[in-house]
Parts: sequence; structure tokens; C-alpha cells
Amino acid sequence: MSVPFSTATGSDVVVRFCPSPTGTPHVGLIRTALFNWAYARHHGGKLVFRIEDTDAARDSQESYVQLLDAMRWLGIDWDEGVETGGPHAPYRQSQRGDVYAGIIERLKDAGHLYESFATPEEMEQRNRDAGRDPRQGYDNFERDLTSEQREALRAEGRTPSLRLRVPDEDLSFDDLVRGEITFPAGSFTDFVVVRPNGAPLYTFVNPVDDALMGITHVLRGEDLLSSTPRQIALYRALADIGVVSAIPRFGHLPYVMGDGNRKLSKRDPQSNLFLLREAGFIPEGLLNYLSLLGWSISHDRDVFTRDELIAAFDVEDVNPNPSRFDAKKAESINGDHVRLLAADDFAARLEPYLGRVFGGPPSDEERALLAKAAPLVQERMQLIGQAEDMLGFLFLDDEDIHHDADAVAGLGDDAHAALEASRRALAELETFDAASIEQVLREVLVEGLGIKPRFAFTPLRVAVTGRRVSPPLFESLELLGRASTLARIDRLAAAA
RNA sequence: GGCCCCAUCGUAUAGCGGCCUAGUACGCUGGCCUCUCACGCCGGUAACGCGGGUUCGAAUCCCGCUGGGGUCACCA
Repeated sequence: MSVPFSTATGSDVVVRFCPSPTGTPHVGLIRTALFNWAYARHHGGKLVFRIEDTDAARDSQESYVQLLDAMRWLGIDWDEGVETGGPHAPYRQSQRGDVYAGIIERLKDAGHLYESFATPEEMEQRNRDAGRDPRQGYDNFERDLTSEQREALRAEGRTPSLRLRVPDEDLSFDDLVRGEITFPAGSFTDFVVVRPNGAPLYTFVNPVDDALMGITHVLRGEDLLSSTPRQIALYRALADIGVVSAIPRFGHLPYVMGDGNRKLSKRDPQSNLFLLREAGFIPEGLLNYLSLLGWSISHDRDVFTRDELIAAFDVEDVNPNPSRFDAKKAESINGDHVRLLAADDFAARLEPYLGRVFGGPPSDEERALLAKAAPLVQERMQLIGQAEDMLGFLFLDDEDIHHDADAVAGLGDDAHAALEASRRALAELETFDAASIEQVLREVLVEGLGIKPRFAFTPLRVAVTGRRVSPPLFESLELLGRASTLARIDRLAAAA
């Protein structure tokens, strides 16, 4: 029996993202979501968001909530699925037991499923006894058990799982990123689809829901590549009982690796989406970088917007080799997007990262100050989490400024003289604005004391910000105001 | 071990038989700009894993090798 592959194109395209809610979302998972989304949006099709929570022991509600958070934060929206609903609801597999039970019955009646009593240990032993590699797996030996044999096994107190009878022939498909792939007959064996307790497994519910929900293109990680022939086998069985009429096209996306040749581990901090968010990645930047893992927009450009991604993306252009998550490159791309932000947008996004220096929700004064200060640092950060270090001094009390050790160590012999001269000049300055401040300080320190500009302003910077590196000094002083500026100069002068 | 996938600078990639003395970006690095740090600008460094074919011509097609990865669960 031959079942055709989907020929859907354009707005008939239906893809899906179907994570299992275990653990915190990581970048590999999100990259898969992103490519599915971009593919759907590019073609004007649909994205279904389904949750595969068929393993009660590992799934958690917390993880489910994180998944929603991650998708919404990145702006990966879906047309049908959890929360939004749709014609194939529910979209959490833990709530679809009745649907599966019906199909299991029909498949059983049609002879596609059979009872299997062997335990994994017994299977391994079977392979050993037959002189085969124990890793070879199941050998289909229970396909033709008689009802007497099954009764005898039951009498031993065993309850059977259900396996799908796979076809004894080569199975091929045309992978969207890798081209024609053929698995020889015998390289995939009958596999368990229903546990002895009646609960179906991923191997069953994944293709079944794809079939029921009209999925036309399955874009997923390459770790699933070798299970594809079994899925096709299940599709054929589903077609046989009239549940589906076409098999989706498959596209297996390359791995996202960590350093070295390891798959990016869930424990790897740079793989944790929320850790990246906390560090200060903005959605635009991370989305851009993630889409560069296995894909590129053109030969001479790698910074682009989400709309440009949608306009250009196609899964057939995805590169099949595994890629490495390069934190430096990711940050660089993020920095480009930070600079692209409108000034007020940028300032607003800084607020959550300044929580510690605000000591609560920002007051109107703090907000106003932030709005003026933000432009000073927008082109100086790659991660907006750096805001606290760069702008904290503006919001702290004078006595809470901590002088970094390396900043103090960098002060020269003439630091004290520079501080005193600066203090006098600034105290008498008529208009305390950046231009006037710069003018008078240059007169007093550079021309007056003959200190090179490079060294003249460092003591002031340390006094006011506590740091060796800061936003532009004169503007910073203006924003800080004269009183604080003088107080901080005195404080460092007293300490030095 | 069987089966499957993969193979261009350190990294991500462009390249889909001649436009390639291999382009771009990050990184690293020399310089300019400069109150620090950034940004920006100019320059440099660095790759087609190996061996056979096919072809007038191969990074591009084919085969083999080597090297990496995945999978062979009553996880997903």
C-alpha cells in the first residue's frame, strides 16, 4: 500500500511545535520552534502549538508555564493550540486519552497492533542467546503469537504492551533539508506504542496527533531522524483505517551544539533561555542569532529583523550540519539590535534590569533620569543586563558608591590634585551642564595643571561612578547634579 | 556493533561546475577616532579532512576512506 506524501504549499502548510514540558526551555528547542514559526509565516500557513505530556513522571506544570513564557517573550505566536484553542482541541496530550483509545482499538481490529509480553531485559537476553549484538533491539518474535500462547503468558501474570507491525520493506522519504533518505527493511523493528497499562507513548501520539491535526510539514531535530521510518509505518496504518490520507513532509534540523562536540546540554548555562534573558538578551537579538544557527539570510549580512526573517526563510535553505552556539557572536548580534531600538523603547526595557538600584518600582523621577541617561549607554552595551553596572551610580546615594579596586589602583600621583582642582572649579561653575563642565575642566586640569586629557578625568570618573569605565563623564555629571558630584569628589579625596 | 546523518577559516555561514588567487559576520589582531569604555571607520590573520574518479574545468557531481554525531527504551 502506498500512501502519498503531502503536497501542501502556501497557505495550506500546517506545521507544529510540540515540546514535552520537562525542564526549562533551551535554545535548541526554541530554535526548532522558531524555524517552524518562520516557515509557517513565510508561506502564510499555520503553526499548531501542542504539548506532549504523556510522561506523567517527567512532565511538570511549571515547565509548561515556562514554555508559554518563552514563546510569548520571543514573539513566536501560534494559530492553534494550547491557550488559544482551535478545531482539534484539546492540545495537551494528557487530555486526549479518549481520542487515542478509539484509534488504538481500530488499529488493533485492523491487525496493525499486536500484544507484546517481552520485557526489555528479556529482549536483550534473546539477542545474546541468538548470538546477536544485545543493542540490536526487538526482533518481532511475538508477531504471530497464538491466542493460546497469549493466554499462557497472561496466566503468568503478565500484561502486554502493544506494538505496531512495521512493513518488511525499505522505507524512503525526501527530507526537506537532507534530500532522499532510505532505511533498509529490517533496520527498524516493531515498536511499542501502548504501555501495558493502556497509556499510549510518544511513538504513537505524536504521529496520531500530527495526522488528526492536519500537519503537512514536520520540522524537528535530527535526533528524531531515525524514528522517521517507524512514523511512516504508523502513518500507513492510519491511512489504512481511514484516519489520514497523506504523510507529512519531514525536515530534520541540525543540532545546536555547545563547546566541543557535545550537544548543547540542558545544564549548560548558555543553553537556558531564561538565563540568556536575565543576562540581557532582547527578543529581537536572540531571535536573529538563533535563526543563524543552520540558516543565513544572505552572503553579506547577518543582522535582520523578524519581518526580514519571515520574508526570507525557507526550510529548504537550512544547512544540515550541526552548529555551535557562539555566545560572543550572539552578544554581538544582540548589541546591534540594542542599538537599533528607539530611545524610549530602549529606556523602558532597561527598567527590569535596574530593579536592585531602584529598590522597587521606579519613581517618576527615576524614570525621567533613566530616560535622559539611557542614550548615553545605548551604544555601549551588548546585553541590556549591563545597565546596572553602567547606570547604577546615577540612582545610588552618594555614600553607597563603591570604589572598585581596579579603578582606585589606576589612579595616578596627580589624582588628588586633579580632584581638588575639579572640585573648586565645579563648585563655582555658573551653569552645571555638560558643555560648561567640559570646558572648565579642560581649562583647569589640562591647560592649568598640564595633565593629559586621558588621565585628567579619570579621578573624577572614579569618584563619581566608582568605576574605571563609565558613560561619558561630562554628561554623567550633569545628570547627577552638582551636589552629588561635589559630595562624591570629597568622599574619594578623603579616602585617597 | 547494525542502521542513519554530517564534513568550507577558531565559530556561524556564502558557494548549488567556470564569476573562487574562496565572500561575509563574530573572534583575534594593527591603526584611526577619543575624557574611560563602547560605537564607527580602515587594514591584517585564518578554511574547501584525505584518496580516487567524472569533466576542457570541481569547494561544488560520484565512489571509497577517515573523522564527528545520532539511533537501536514500556523517555520524548
